[in-house]
Amino acid sequence: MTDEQGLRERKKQRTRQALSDTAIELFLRRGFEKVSVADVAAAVEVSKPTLFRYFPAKEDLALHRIADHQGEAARVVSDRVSGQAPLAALRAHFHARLDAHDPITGLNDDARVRAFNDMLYTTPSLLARLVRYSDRDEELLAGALVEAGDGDGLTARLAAAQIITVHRRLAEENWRKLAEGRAIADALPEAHADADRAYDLLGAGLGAEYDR
Amino acid sequence: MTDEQGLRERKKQRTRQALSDTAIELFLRRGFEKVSVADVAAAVEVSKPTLFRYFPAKEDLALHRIADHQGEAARVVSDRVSGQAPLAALRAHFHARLDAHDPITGLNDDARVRAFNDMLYTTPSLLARLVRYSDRDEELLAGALVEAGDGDGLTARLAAAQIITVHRRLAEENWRKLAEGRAIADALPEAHADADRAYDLLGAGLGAEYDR
DNA sequence: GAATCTTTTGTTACTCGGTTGCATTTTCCG
DNA sequence: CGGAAAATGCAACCGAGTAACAAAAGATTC
Repeated sequence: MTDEQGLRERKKQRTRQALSDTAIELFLRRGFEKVSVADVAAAVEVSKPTLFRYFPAKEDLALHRIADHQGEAARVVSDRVSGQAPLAALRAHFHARLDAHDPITGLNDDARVRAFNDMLYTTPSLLARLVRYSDRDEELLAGALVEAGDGDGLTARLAAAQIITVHRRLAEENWRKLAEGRAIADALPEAHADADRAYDLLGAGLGAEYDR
Repeated sequence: MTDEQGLRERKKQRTRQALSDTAIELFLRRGFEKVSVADVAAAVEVSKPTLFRYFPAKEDLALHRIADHQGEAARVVSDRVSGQAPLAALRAHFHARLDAHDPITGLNDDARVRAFNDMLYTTPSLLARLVRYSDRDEELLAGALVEAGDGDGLTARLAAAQIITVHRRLAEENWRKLAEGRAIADALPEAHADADRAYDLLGAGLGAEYDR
């Protein structure tokens, strides 16, 4: 029943976890750029090449938690109840994540989460890496949309691109609200409204505003 | 009448040009990652710190031409004839750039341009830098849309994000067509159709496909 | 449980992008 | 011409990431 995978595998997972945890700990305390990978490696008592065998780049030490959300949008579309439109499922899901104060929505006032988001949105190299994760997400979502039936490949890819982009923008928008010092109780209703606005635009187009 | 700015300024501009030109030359010949900045500096007979005084990062040596297009979308919106909708102006502009085989559309079969695009779309760090240029573009476009009157700030930012994203996707789509070996005469009509499809989606929304 | 095979690790040394401090040269300007 | 200001070169440095090879540790077989 337990997923016993042998001592070796267990150790590897523990090392991986320790590296990521320690790294984030240090990053939050001293800032991403003020911590060298050598520092992280030393703190975990591991050599530098070993660290890079676990994480391909310094940025991934900070982002691999986010990587766990990989393909979430695609999953929402694939797993939606039959009869529901993809966009409706995504909209509902986003609202739910908002209510759950999911960090990926940018709207979470836990001190550590906020510090993490601040770091994320103010460190160019982290943002760049985040975009690359988003690209993969977009690809997966496009696949799920094609699977969903309507539209050709191009339409699906365009739609996926727009959707993922809007998610990123909404998260950034929410983070900005908090960064401006607003309380989460104050910002949450607005965040819901923003999300609805965004999904209205996605669904009905920019036409009403910019095409006539 | 001439923009005589003194010997100093002229020399600086020439050095800058020489650096960019030589760098692109070398990048196209041997590949971006196989050329070190030291190589470029040596070829131009300039020291490494001097090179970095002209270009903040290696990627900018390759991309600063593209940077000249900075704010193009915003300009199209600002300069549109009165009475024309922003989205209509952007659509028309994109079609025009397509017909002009503008490299930024991805649809250009000149050997050097193709080589450059191949490099651009297959080198992660270049793509990452391109995204950062796009961010600036997006910001400017959002400003222009606010200026254009309709819609609040959030709507403008969302719209700008979607538009810039779609442009990137279309360019990538076009590049892919050529990369698959298709002739430009063959791909051009399809590119126009793709652009119309994309702008239809932007204007009328994903609704018809994914929201009901 | 020893012998062996395989995977993981550490060490050392390296490449490359980018920066710093300082002395030197070059342009500008009175 | 002479000196202030700007641009350059030099040398040394930092940090991310990699290569080579030897050492260690887990897995496997008898």
